[in-house]
Amino acid sequence: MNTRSSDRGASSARGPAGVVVIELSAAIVTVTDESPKILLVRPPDMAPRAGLPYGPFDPTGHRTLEEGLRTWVQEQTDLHLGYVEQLYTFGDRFRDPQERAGGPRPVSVGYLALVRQTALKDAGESSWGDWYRYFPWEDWRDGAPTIIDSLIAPRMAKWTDDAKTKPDRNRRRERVNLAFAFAGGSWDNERVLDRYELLYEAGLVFEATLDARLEVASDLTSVHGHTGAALTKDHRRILATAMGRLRAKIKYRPVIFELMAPTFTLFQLQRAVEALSGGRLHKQNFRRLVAHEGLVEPTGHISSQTGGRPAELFRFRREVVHERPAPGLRVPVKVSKRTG
Amino acid sequence: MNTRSSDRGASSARGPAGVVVIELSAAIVTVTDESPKILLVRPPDMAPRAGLPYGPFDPTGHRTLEEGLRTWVQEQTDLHLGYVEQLYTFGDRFRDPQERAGGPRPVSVGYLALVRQTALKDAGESSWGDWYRYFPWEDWRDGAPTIIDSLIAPRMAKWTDDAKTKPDRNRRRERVNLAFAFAGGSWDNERVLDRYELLYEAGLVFEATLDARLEVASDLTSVHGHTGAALTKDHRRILATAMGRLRAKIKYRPVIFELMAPTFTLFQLQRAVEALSGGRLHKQNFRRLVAHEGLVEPTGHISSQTGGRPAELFRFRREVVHERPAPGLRVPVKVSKRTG
DNA sequence: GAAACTTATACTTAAAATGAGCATATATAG
DNA sequence: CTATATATGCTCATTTTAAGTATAAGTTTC
Repeated sequence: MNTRSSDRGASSARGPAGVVVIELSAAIVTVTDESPKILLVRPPDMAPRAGLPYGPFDPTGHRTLEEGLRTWVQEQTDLHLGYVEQLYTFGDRFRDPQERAGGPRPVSVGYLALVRQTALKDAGESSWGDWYRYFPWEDWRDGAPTIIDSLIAPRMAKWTDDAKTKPDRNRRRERVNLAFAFAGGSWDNERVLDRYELLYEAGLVFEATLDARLEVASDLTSVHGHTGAALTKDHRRILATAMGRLRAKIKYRPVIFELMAPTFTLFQLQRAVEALSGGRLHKQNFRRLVAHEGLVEPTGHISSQTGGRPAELFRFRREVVHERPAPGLRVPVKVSKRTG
Repeated sequence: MNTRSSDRGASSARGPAGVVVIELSAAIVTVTDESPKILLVRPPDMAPRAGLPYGPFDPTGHRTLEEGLRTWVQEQTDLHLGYVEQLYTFGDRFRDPQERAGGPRPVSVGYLALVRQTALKDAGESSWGDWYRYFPWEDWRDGAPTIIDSLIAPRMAKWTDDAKTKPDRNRRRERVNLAFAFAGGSWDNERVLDRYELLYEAGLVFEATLDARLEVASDLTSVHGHTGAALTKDHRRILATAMGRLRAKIKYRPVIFELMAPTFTLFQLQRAVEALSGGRLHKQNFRRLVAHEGLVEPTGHISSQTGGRPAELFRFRREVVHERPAPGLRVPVKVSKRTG
């Protein structure tokens, strides 16, 4: 106890210690009318799967972590980032298969960045993809995704039963029920990471087959075609973190406007929120909410691109951040009850 | 553009890269009836100031970052951590003076940990201190802290004026007004980090004098005795992050119960929330809220330690996490208006 | 042991926010 | 003109919230 100077392996408490390489990765999000998109870079050379833009942190060249990230993104995608927010730092052993092959221990700092759709241009090696391609079970806009009842529920039930001890089984059941709202609970659209991690641990997503710690049963490889597209390294995990964070954040900070054009109709705004949240909103109440929170102000101009009655164009009211402590779209996301 | 293989200094995009040492630091929080406390370790040997428990991440010994942290804390403080949550990863250049002296570039991953007051025991080199000792301007339980009007307001106004360009001045004014609620806004008790960073940039906290990038005017050193106690390295910044995160989190997750004894009176619960939030709550409404959210259930037992009418003892209802999406104490923290 | 004080808890009331929907306006497509 | 799409104003019942009043049941003081 209190052996501050004790040695553990190669490192002593505050002396020289193990050395690692830090990767900076960015989930860069934009949104077109109906679809939230993330920027992916083509697999370089050997790598089989696409991934997020990333690069190593350079302690001599980069003044801050965030500056390092901005530099890499600019170099790799020719994109200048506006809003950037740090998400999480991952450092689990053996989630990157290259590590087993003698590679260095990767520690990756994930970031969320938001850019307007005007910035949307597929530069050479990068392209935009709908984020639900990687998380099909997260899109509840047209009701409960069928994959949940048809595939996820039974497989997760089996995984729960497979636990060796009874307390272990109970823990698994608890986690599964909470994350997927199986036991009568309600779907929490922010628990994106919880759900991905469960699917990973149960071997239901492709990346799990590369994890040295997991034994993925061979009959599970057939499901990987249905549980979304895989990304390189732990990039799908970072993306899950980004989705959860963004879904939470739009409720109490006006970040949604980082994704909108300078002027927009209220319905466009609603569609953007729905795209990110993965659920539907009550139209009349949404506009009342937006107006009442003072988040937008009318421009006086009219859009006739609506396909129906023309809509008034609004702009973001920047002053709102001074008026209320947590200005955001505290939207009650309607998520139609799962069938069954 | 798209020069993925371009060299920047010593590192190329995905080749060998700069190497850093990762520090794992923990803000370990507990709460006694009226005071939120954090665990500090005595300055070891040369270091002049106390700091949080920390140690380097060992990529060969530690399976995950969090496991590394738990190991170091256990070794240094003999404390077993329950609830642990990652906060943020800091990597700014020159915030640690040792770096100028040729030391390695520090990257520190900060954590928040919660322990019950029963775990409260001063082990040899570690001790518990009220967190408002380091942030006197954050405690609004007895009204607005006088230091805000007497010292912070005028000094921050001066700092704002000192900006060289007009847009810079505007940016500073905006940040200051938002963080300290000067321009009629309301005090947001979660913006702890924003406020600390502003005081730091303005040279009003001691740590700023050690920053190679800042020129702290000599007349400012006299204020450092009033702007809270300093900690080593960037540990006060990590603590600020922890405070802000915890104040936010009690509103939508039942983390407060990580700090309570197994049974407690509703007033004890209220005092704990007030201690963390730095404001007062309406007693009758608080108990209605807690009951209505289903966060607690009566035990049937009575506490006679109240000093008045005996109170019923309650316990945390764990089932609540299954019943509602974001169970927490969505408390409206009363923060008496600043005088003037 | 009565008065003063402390804390606990039940209940009231007005205002505000919320959830769901009806009704009407103004476009386009055919 | 009709059908259909979106836009927008408004109602209404319900719930939530903020801020009390009122009363209960102990301890402390003298």
